[in-house]
Amino acid sequence: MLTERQKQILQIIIEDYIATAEPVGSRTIARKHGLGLSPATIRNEMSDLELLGYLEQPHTSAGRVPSAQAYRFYVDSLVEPGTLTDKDRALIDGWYQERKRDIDDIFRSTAKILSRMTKNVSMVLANKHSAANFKYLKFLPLDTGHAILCIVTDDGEMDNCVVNIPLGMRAEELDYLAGRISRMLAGRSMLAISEEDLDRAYLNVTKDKVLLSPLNSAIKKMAAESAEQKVFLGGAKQLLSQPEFRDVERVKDLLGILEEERVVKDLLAAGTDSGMCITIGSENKFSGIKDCSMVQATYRLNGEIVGTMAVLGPTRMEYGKVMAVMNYLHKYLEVILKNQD
Amino acid sequence: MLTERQKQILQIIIEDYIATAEPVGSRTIARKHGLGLSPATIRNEMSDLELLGYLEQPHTSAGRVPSAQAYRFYVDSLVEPGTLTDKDRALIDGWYQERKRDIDDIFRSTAKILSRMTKNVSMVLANKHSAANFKYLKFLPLDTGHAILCIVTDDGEMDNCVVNIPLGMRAEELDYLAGRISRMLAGRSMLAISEEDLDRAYLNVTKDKVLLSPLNSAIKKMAAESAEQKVFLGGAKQLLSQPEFRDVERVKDLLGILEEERVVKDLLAAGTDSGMCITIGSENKFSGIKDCSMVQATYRLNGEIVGTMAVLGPTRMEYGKVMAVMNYLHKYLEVILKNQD
DNA sequence: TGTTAGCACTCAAGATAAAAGAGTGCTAAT
DNA sequence: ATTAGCACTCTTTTATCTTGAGTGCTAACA
Repeated sequence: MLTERQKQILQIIIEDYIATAEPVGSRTIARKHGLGLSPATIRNEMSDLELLGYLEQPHTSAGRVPSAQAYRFYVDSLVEPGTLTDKDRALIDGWYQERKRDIDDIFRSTAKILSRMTKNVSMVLANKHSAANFKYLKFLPLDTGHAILCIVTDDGEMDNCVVNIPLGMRAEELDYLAGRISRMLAGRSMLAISEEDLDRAYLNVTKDKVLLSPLNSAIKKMAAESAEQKVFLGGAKQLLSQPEFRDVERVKDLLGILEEERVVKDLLAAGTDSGMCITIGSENKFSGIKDCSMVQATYRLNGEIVGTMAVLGPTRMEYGKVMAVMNYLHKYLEVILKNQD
Repeated sequence: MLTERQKQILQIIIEDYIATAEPVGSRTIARKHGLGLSPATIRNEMSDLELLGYLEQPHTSAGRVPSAQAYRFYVDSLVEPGTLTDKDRALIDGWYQERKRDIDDIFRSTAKILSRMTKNVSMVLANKHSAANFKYLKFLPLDTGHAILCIVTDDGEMDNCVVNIPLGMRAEELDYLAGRISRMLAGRSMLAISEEDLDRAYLNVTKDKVLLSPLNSAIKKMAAESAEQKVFLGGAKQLLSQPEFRDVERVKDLLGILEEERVVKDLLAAGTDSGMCITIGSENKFSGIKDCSMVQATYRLNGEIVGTMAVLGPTRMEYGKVMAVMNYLHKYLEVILKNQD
């Protein structure tokens, strides 16, 4: 267990290092912060803290650097979320207004804001209406031989695709077919409509199998699409200003991860429990970001998870600031999403 | 005018520099390529070429490096498009198969392939069905107070959005309204439907203005969406392997451009004339890429431009290879897009 | 017993100098 | 016109020295 003074010193070291990216020496601590202790005393404490695993020395004659363990302790016990200045808020509000046409724009803006405010990479994952239920389907005639199949879900979303219509089938027949099938599938979760269900519903209405297969694949495609997640990224550029990414090799590792959408989804899927979730250094899943930290928050609408946002950067991250920004965006998103609906 | 031998030497220098990224010396040329000339002779020629503006010397005792002018000459007169190996083709085919669900996936794949094959940044711009004509609109009932407005265009695409329905309006009325308006607007280009057109069509049917405004904004939104261009990027990672991007500052400039979708669109919009278009160094529009080259090709469907693909990298680019890859992808895309339709 | 001053020690980073290496330009010979 | 030879230039590399920040330890002090 750390003494109060050790905690104080540890906090000073961490925050100084976060601010400067330079190893922190006993002198600096004594000078900058009015602890009323001499460098020698502080040195002793630092020595203890190193023994306890909270500090590391790049080499004998350098100051100390916080270990992953230190950051973990910091985010768990030391850091307070911080609060945004009015200027920051105004900035965020402005960016959100800038371009706001549809829901995608909002996520895009969120990613952009997140990266700009935190000077790190941001990732925003949007779950597309995952729990939608089938409401009805309808055919919109296009020309002889083609129609647009529309499937409407009870949350007011819809998907569509073009299907081939057997020659000679009339609009009324299609309407009849659509109506009957709709009634049989109504209320079912899109994800839960199996091939057999559809077969049964279809064959119940007509013995003519000709439309069954395209209908089936259309529903499958739509179900898949509705389960689809979209990823928005931002701020790879900001990252390059961070001293830890002066070395191109490290940037490469990171970009390698960010460019694989699959990997990003995987990364964000991990921490979808509630609240804010911080993973530090080797706690991370992928080796390319073993010396990075990630702060992640999920946002919900009516209790249901609609997405996740995260900031990824060096372990030397302004955790307080990041959390503050995320909190703010979080509230923002909830309001916007609620109104959108 | 350059002599045949000067051209030969210039070509050797350019291709050697493209391959090695090191200034090329007279020795190297004499040794590697059986020109039957001594280094001294080659030196004289190089001296002339420098005077003519084709070569540059980083410093007195270094070899020579091609100038922008040299690259220009190279792509205009010297380079032959090159041809892909069977292995490359197999690779490309494989990547295209990998994930091919909808048209977006195909563009995404194209960007990915382009960047992987050329080890440079790739950009793919997809114009969304720009010349679509209005076919009809239809309301799909949702619940009391809401319906989904569907607008179908004659190329079989459709868009939809939710609109508020005045309380008490019945489905039959909506159908009637939709039918009448549809007939009046049918065949019009989506982009050309002005507010007044809609007003006129609408007021012709009913004096009750209550649905006019949402209808209007819906059509506007859809028209805007259908004119929208999508950008797909790939391969920022590859770029970091290039020696010219060892320096993080240069990467920053480039990423700054790539992260602004607006800028990318602007960049790609410039060269939408036919065929392959190469811009070298300071020929480029934005200062962030003044020492980069861009190879760009537009692809068409039935004579109409559906998009553009481009490769962006250091001026020291494998132009021949890039052109070969693009040619291949170009053909690929045309076939796929034709079948998609 | 906790704190502090003093001092020797360590190690990275910066500065300076010398050596190596690659390539050129010029001249004179072929 | 071509080429061999050679002096010259300038970067790159290597080695050596110096500087400075910071530690760890010991002994004195409250």
